[in-house]
Amino acid sequence: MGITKTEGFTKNQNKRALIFKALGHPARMAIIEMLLKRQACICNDMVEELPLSQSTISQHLKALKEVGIIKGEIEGNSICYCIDEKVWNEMQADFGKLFASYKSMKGCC
Amino acid sequence: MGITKTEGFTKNQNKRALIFKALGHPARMAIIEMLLKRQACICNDMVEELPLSQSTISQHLKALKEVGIIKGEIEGNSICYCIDEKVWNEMQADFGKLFASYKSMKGCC
DNA sequence: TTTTTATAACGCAATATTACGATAAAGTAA
DNA sequence: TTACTTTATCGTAATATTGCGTTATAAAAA
Repeated sequence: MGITKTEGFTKNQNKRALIFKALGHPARMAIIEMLLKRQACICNDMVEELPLSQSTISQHLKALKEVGIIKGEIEGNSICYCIDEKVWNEMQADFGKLFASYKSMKGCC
Repeated sequence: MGITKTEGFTKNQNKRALIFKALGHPARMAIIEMLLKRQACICNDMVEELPLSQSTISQHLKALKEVGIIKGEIEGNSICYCIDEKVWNEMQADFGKLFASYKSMKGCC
């Protein structure tokens, strides 16, 4: 099939999965890390730094935009991308909760 | 292609991407949440609770095992799965660092 | 022993993803 | 205006993923 079933899972499970999926590619992780590192937003710089073609990078940017993690703004000739603060903070809170909900279990596995 | 380029990215980027990818499916999120919720480990219960066939669930369990997030132990007839505490804690620390490295940027985007 | 139960593994069909070159669109510079 | 720069989109080829039925395997139960 190749198609992912979403029925039967909670909204939160589906949402989290979409976000994790968006982050689940080295190029997209690299983009995020670049945006985190540079205080200023970037754009074409990514094409020069990443080992991928311009069209491929554009695709990855689109994927990240679609789940809301990043946003872009036209700036003259080029486009300035950066992390969406609101979404980022929500992710941080949600994933923090997810990870923190683990309780150590001795005597099993 | 369909093949993911890993050269040119850091080891950490590739590792994080693999883990995020493993979490990037609603069924696998559901499995993780089940393991988090139940103090006890589970196994066949997943097949009964999830809207997927046994073989499909087995595949997802394998994917989670491969990145080390969960582990299984034979227990008589069935298999007991649970979260790998060490890996989970490492993930928590690493992702916590990642998210915390964001610095609010006013005046851009 | 035979049968049932619980899992994993195999193989397939359908769909998704990835990467790229080529092209389009839209601004900037000359 | 023309030429250049930057980005998005399209089309395509290769590969990956997903889901499932079917089949192995092994322990438990009958």
